Amino acid sequence: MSRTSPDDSSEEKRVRILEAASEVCARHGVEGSRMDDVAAIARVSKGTLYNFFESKQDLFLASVIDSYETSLRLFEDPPERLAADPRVRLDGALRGMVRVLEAMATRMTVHYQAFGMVAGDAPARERLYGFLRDFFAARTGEIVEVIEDGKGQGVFDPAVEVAAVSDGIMALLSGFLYRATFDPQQATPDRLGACFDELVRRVLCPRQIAGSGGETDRV
Amino acid sequence: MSRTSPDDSSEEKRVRILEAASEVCARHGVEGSRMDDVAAIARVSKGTLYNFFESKQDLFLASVIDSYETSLRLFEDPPERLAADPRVRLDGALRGMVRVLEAMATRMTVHYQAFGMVAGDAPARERLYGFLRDFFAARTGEIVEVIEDGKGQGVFDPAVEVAAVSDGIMALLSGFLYRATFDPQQATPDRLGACFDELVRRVLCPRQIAGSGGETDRV
Amino acid sequence: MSRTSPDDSSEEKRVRILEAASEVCARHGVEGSRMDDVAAIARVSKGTLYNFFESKQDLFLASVIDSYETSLRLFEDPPERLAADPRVRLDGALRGMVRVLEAMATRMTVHYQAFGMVAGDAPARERLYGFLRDFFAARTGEIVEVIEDGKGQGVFDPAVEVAAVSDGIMALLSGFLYRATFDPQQATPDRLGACFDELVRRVLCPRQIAGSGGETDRV
Amino acid sequence: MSRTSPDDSSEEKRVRILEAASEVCARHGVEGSRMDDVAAIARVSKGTLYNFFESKQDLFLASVIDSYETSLRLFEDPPERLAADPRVRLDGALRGMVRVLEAMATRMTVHYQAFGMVAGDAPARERLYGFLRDFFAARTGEIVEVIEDGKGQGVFDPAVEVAAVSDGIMALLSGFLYRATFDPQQATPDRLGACFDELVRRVLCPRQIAGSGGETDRV
DNA sequence: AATGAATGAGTATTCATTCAT
DNA sequence: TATGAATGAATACTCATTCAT
Repeated sequence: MSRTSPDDSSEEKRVRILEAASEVCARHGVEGSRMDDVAAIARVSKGTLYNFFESKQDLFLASVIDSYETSLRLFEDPPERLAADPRVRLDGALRGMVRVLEAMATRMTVHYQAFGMVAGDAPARERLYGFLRDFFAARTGEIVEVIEDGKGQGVFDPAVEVAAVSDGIMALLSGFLYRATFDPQQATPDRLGACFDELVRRVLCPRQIAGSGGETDRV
Repeated sequence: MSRTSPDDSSEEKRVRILEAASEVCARHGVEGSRMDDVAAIARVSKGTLYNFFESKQDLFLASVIDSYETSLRLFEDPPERLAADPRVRLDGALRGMVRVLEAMATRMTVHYQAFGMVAGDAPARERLYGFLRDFFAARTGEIVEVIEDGKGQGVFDPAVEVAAVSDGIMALLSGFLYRATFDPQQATPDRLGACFDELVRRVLCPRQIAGSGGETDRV
Repeated sequence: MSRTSPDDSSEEKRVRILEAASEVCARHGVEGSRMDDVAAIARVSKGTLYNFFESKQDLFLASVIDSYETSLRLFEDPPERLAADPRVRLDGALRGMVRVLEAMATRMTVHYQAFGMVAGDAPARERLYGFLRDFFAARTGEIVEVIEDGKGQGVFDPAVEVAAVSDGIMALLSGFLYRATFDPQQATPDRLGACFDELVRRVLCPRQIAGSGGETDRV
Repeated sequence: MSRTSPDDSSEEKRVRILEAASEVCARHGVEGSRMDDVAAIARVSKGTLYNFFESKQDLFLASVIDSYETSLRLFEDPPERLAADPRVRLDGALRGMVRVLEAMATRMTVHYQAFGMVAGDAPARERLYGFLRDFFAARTGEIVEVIEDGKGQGVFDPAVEVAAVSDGIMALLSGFLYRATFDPQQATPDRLGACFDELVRRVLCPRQIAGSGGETDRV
């Protein structure tokens, strides 16, 4: 392939390789994935793989982390993020999570395999675990902020345990992603949405329910 | 005939092998686990491994499923299960789940690797997925039953969406198990307990809250 | 099995084992034959195999040699052997060989594998080769004797090269056995018979031909 | 790209591997041959073995068939093949066969082991058997043609059974090859030559003998 | 003698990685 | 930089053989 062809820049290749790794891994598992297959699907030679990534583990780990970062954009895109009303912002965040479930459910097997990849390799493990911890801390922090905001503005019940609710929201997403891996009939985006609805209605905004006459009257 | 010495019966050997597999897998990942190591740790020969299990995949899959079944006992043991009061029974179930988190958190990497093991093998995948589906369906069914019971007896809010709550409880456990894998400082049994408390207090029994604080009027 | 059951004497077992070995070897080749299979087919335990034969090689070599000895009886049975007329005796021997082709054609793969079995084992090789040399020397000697007899009695052409003819007769049988292994349509008993007929008619007894057709002047 | 150094082209390597396989097999038998040894003798790595041949069976089978094809050249080389006189052409063919015996006698153990290799593998068996059938059919056809020619030209006895003679010639060669494997003292090229002489003198050209006055004088 | 569970040496095969071109 | 043939370390699995019962 000509090196200057517009769809064959170094970055294009890198992306093709990462996608190929993810595809092969989803089909055969990390252990069953061969570098030859990745190279073939990415339309590069095996040697080129090693120009971009140090090793097989490096490649597949990058592929997993890359897909987390992709999922991140699903959280961030919504314009609700900028809304002043915490209810609207929280709703935006929760709907972002439902979209994450939609988008990622079929790719979770790849994520889960990362744990095996780093099991025998402490530095790599710390790299992956650190990434995941940061990822969860950041997402949780965003939710905490919105809820605190809502409590401050009087739109969320002030008696709410912020930590329990924010932990719970993240856990609901992770839990649905887990179950969706093997039981996509049960762990659907709709049902995650139903959980979030119940959470908002009964935990954060119980007075609305109490009123049960409409969502209009609140302090 | 198998020897009858108490620590070397066929069943004892099988257990030793499964535990050895789990131990080695936790340390090195499935891919990094060598059958020789499993044999050495289980104090049997490599040949004996293959008398009990068809293949490496078969062994490690059995090991994962076996640990699920072990965790099942943590759900089932509590005597609250037989209590008449649905609040007590639910409390027992939720505390069982917290114990599951406690017991399994360090072993989840092994579970997650099962998804990689079966990725390229449809029959094995269906076996694992079927097991997990059944497992979740059974646990969810138990929770649904308690909540329905509580609604019938008037101790749980009749407006509760049973499906959303039971889905949510299972997802909370799975989600905490996931996060505990890489962030055991944050995903602690205590914080899962706090989530469950909030759930019970605010979703299932809002009147108690109302009584103890503010919202007097509920359906 | 009871040790005294009439069909389970030591000798019966030995025969069953040899036959089982031959059967398994014909189906899977020596390398592909497992002692377990031989034991199962012979209806004895694996341990018993080792009471009768030192090793796998020992068993399969015994099985090959045993089948040569079985074939020997096909040479020896015919009553023509005792006839006074060398033509009748030779005819008997040749028809015996045709029967050997008939009986052994499907079992030659087993014989040929003996060469592989002993390839890396000089003592075993010498044992097998010695057996085969003796076998061929004995059969050839019998033929030489008949032909010399016939020449002496004036029923075979005295100009015949006895060594060439006796070598040739044995080689014809071996050659047909070889070809019959992979081409049983062509290397049939009938066609070996035709070769022998031609040999007898034209080499040993040319006068009969002469009388019956063209070449009048011969000694 | 393969290197262009004269002794390391891809084809050179292939030949070296086949020869190494044949050598190792002759020494240890197929079962006793280790791929490591073949690789070492061929001066390539074990991986390269598998770039050229699918499996151990595939390699050794190719080696056997290759040596048949090598032997074929011994049949074909002689210029007598083009001679007009069928006696000369037949003589050329028969002397070619004697050369085959000379060249192949020590390699037959390798050939015979091919039957074991394919015993448990129907497709491979059909491949080998098909090759051998074709080989024999072709060689036999060539002999038939010469004899028919000779009969037509009146140099061979018209009463000769062509099929019996051509079958017999091939069988004589195979039979000598067989016996030479374990009894090279007896099954010598000279004695095969003697068989062929007798065959030509007494079966194909009896008149020449008769006409020339007796068994004493021949060209 | 017979059994068959246990053993572990032995080996075909794979595939990540390298490097000459 | 890209290539892909060559490498060889690594390992799952087999199966002849043993021996406690």
